[in-house]
Amino acid sequence: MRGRPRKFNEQEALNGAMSVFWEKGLSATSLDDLAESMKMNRPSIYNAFGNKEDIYRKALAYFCQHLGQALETTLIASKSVHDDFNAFFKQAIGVYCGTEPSMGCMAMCTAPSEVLSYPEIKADLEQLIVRIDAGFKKRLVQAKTEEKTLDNLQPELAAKLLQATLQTLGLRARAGALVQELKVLADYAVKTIIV
Amino acid sequence: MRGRPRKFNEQEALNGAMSVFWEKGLSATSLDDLAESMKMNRPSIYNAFGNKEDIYRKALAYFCQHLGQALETTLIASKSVHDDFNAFFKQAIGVYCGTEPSMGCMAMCTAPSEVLSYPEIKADLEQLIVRIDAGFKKRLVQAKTEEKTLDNLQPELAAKLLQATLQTLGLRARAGALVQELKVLADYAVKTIIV
DNA sequence: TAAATATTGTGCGAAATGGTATAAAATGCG
DNA sequence: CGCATTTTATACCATTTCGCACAATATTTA
Repeated sequence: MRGRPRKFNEQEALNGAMSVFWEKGLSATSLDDLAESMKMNRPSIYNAFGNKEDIYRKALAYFCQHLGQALETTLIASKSVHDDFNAFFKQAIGVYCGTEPSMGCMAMCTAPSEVLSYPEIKADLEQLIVRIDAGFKKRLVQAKTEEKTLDNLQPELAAKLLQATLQTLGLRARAGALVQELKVLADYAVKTIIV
Repeated sequence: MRGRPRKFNEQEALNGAMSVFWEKGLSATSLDDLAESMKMNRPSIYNAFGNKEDIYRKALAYFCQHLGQALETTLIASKSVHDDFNAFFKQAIGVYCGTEPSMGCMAMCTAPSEVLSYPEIKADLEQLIVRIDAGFKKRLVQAKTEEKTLDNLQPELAAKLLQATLQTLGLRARAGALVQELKVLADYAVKTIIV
């Protein structure tokens, strides 16, 4: 392709955008914040990624990639549902508490406040929730066939409860909860919900 | 007290502030938005309630009053823990889905995104979480002494799981979930967590 | 009635914001 | 080489934003 070569790396730029948005949310993030964090100047950003809402949605999708991978790997890793969900939550806690201070879940902590002003972000959030429900349910259904002791388990509803667990981990981390507290909570959730 | 009498009603003004903040969050709400919704002009607002952050915190506290009342009434209303929590969640769903479109929980949907920029809001959110945990735990402890069948229940952790339920109701409502779906989820949560 | 006090409301101003026009720069292709 | 093309980077613009100064207004107290 001809033309002046791009100076930025798309992954790194998205990563930078994700960082600011994760910290400040959409509304509180200025284009100057983005320019600094993405190491690009404003016109280049606009040219490559669109307006602020577009960038946010792309950064959010980038954030959700990790989740998708975890659903397809960590959650299927072992023979035991309990072990798999424990590993999954442990991994999530690592992400949520991976900075100082902890920033929790980008999706559940920053998207909801914007949802009423940005219909597309609302759709993104709704799809994300549906996707997690579906991923969890799938693993639970599989468990019901393999492990015979889960007779009273309702995969559809239990999956939603497990997502509630994931969400509370994300919220509580951002509010300042300690890693240890979250791990104990996640363990108890798995033990209580998957029976 | 002498001087020109206030034209506004403090409750109504706070109610107006709560409405906009609930819809848009702190950062996306302008002082003009507030002026319109509180039916006051900007200097009067500033004089009576302080700056935008102050107003938000007061509106949030106002929102949380309802919760406090519910913790002290609805959650203690009957002899059955299950009935009380079911009633509590039903009431919460009513609040979360009481507008068109649903706005979910003001605290859990709008505060988290601001928390890293406003330490005092972070403290408010943390206190709120602690308060709900404590209120739920108290009811569970009481149930353990009254109803002899809850031997394996760990009140501290179960309370956190019930708050996770409350939080997911608030988030899912805002993302567009239907009332019926949320009620079914809440029922299943109570049934699964309090055993 | 007059002074003191508290609130209202118009309107200002400095700063920040989202977005873009425009020209320079860097590459590939003929 | 020279042209087409794409990206960069400076600079700018219109708008919005927060916060406040200031004068007008309404009430209580002396």
